[in-house]
Amino acid sequence: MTNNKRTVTCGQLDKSWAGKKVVLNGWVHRNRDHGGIHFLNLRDHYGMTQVVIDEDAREQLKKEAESLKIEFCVAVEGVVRQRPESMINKEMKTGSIEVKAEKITILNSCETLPFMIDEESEANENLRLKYRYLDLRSLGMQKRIKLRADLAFAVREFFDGRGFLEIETPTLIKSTPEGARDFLVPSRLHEGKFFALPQSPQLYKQILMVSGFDKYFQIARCYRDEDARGDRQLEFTQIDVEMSFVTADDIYEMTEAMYSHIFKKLMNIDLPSSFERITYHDAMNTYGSDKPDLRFGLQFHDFAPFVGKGEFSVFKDVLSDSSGAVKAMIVPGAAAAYSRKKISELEEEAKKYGAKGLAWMKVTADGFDGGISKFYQSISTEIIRGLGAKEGDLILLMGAQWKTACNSLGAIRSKLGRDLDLIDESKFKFCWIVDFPLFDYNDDEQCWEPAHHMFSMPQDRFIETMEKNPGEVLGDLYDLVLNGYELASGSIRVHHPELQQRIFNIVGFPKELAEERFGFLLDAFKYGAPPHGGIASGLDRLAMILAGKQSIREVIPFPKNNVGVSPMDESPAFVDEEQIKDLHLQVIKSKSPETQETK
RNA sequence: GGAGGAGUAGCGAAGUUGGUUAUCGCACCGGCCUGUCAAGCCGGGGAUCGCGGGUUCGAGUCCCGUCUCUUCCGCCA
Repeated sequence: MTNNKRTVTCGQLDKSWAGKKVVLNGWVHRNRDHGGIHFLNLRDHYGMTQVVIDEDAREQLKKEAESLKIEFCVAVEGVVRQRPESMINKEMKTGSIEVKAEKITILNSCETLPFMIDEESEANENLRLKYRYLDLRSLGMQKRIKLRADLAFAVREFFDGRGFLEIETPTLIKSTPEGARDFLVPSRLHEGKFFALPQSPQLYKQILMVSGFDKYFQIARCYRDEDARGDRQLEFTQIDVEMSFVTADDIYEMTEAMYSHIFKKLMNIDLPSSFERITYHDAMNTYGSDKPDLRFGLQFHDFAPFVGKGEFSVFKDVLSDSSGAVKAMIVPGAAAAYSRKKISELEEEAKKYGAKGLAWMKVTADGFDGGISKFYQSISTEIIRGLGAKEGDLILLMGAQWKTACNSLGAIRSKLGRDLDLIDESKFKFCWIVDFPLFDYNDDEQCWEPAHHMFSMPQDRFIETMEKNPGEVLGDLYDLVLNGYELASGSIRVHHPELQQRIFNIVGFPKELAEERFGFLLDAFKYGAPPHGGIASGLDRLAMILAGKQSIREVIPFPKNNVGVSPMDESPAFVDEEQIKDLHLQVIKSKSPETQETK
């Protein structure tokens, strides 16, 4: 057995090894039997090496080589030799050499594979997840998981260099009313009581600031019991940071430096020394999103100045309400390519976000054509000049409540960015979204609610009078956006019990409930809590973007699928009656037992 | 919870207005082949066409129901 142990990996051999005897361990990636001569591609984590069984090999060796199938795990003993010039494979890192086999040992055989292990497997995702151990063998997954590990290392390196401490916080905590639904863990020792899994280490990191740790970070697992998407799932990893005695500017500087370090180290890309800052209002107003993709234009224009001069009564009605808005987007040169049918596809996209319709006009040599052009023909010159449109452009117009108009036109902007191929995939465009409103009005419940969470500080100028008009209060909170993804989010926190109480009052959060749920934090603030603030970045999303993927499942070794199931181990699963009893629980089945058992 | 799309061999796909024995590539099995690198050539096995019902002389194809997957909306401070 000992002489089967590898002396080199499949990724390290080159010409300098010619003539040396080596042992390789790895998997049979490809198997090309030419009768007289036989080639194997042997693969391990480090790369791929071609093994040759020559025509002059012993019969026994030839037989062994013939018996090998894809993904057999083998040991190959042989001699490295340089390939003749004409047989060098420039696509392969080890393409200048090959190993002439002298002995092949099958370490383990492999059944017929459920799918081929390729860099880009075409198998459907649930099958890949069921056989994740095979999927992870692919070169692509190997690279991405390594990228993720390198990323985590770069993060620790950065924070260590700046004097931050990585401090762990518990994962069995108290359920606190934050944004998402909690995962609950029943307590065996305390009947009827539950732990929750953290949605983030939020409260603990603030407590750590009260405790004087000054600069904290943690690569923390977080849990939210909500429906999954391409860029989010039940459990995810956050780069969590909190600092004492800081302002928002300190957080910006630190975060920009962290991303610069990461991008330089992993991608050899120099990021700008500071990132553009866009207010929430401007982001919504010009891009229709609080996470705009700045890799392409298609900014919105205000169409309101033209509404009064035209004849389109729908827009006049919209503007008669003070919260109404009419936004315009110029799509350069798209008039010819966008038929009624294609425009109605855009309209469908907008309707998902609450728009009632989508108006449009095409710019011609002498005015407008199609759509609602007859209502604005008389002032076409003024509009074209005002919006900076050109002949052949398509003008899309959206009239609705301001937020609906922005959101729905923003959805169209995103779709056009993809459809018209406006996005330069090699670019990384960061921006800060700042000046978020602290409170949102909930029309259904007729009350104010926190736009982010209840622990964010209002900006100074609003503090004194914030009860008068909560809707106008801007918070000291910020998001970091990269290429249309929300990458990080944070705020300067409230650290005075009185101010915290006023915020609870505005959002109608009962004092008793606050005491019960996070009284410990409010108590902590009574003992000389320092001003503090922080930010949390999504590590999975960052890894996904760096890997150029659309789904975080491509950078998580063992993810749940879209319906919150792990196809490999089939979790979640039923448990024994006994376990449920121990936890003082009873399962109330909403479906018939057969239905539950089969799925 | 809602809307769209999909389900055909281990995997990825084709299958026309309903018409013989359901096709192709990869994988698998057997054979040939001395330089391939996604090797090539010849042959073979493997499919209750998601499931249930209906229309029809005849259904992968049309109709109804149902299940699963998938993208999006809601949700995700």
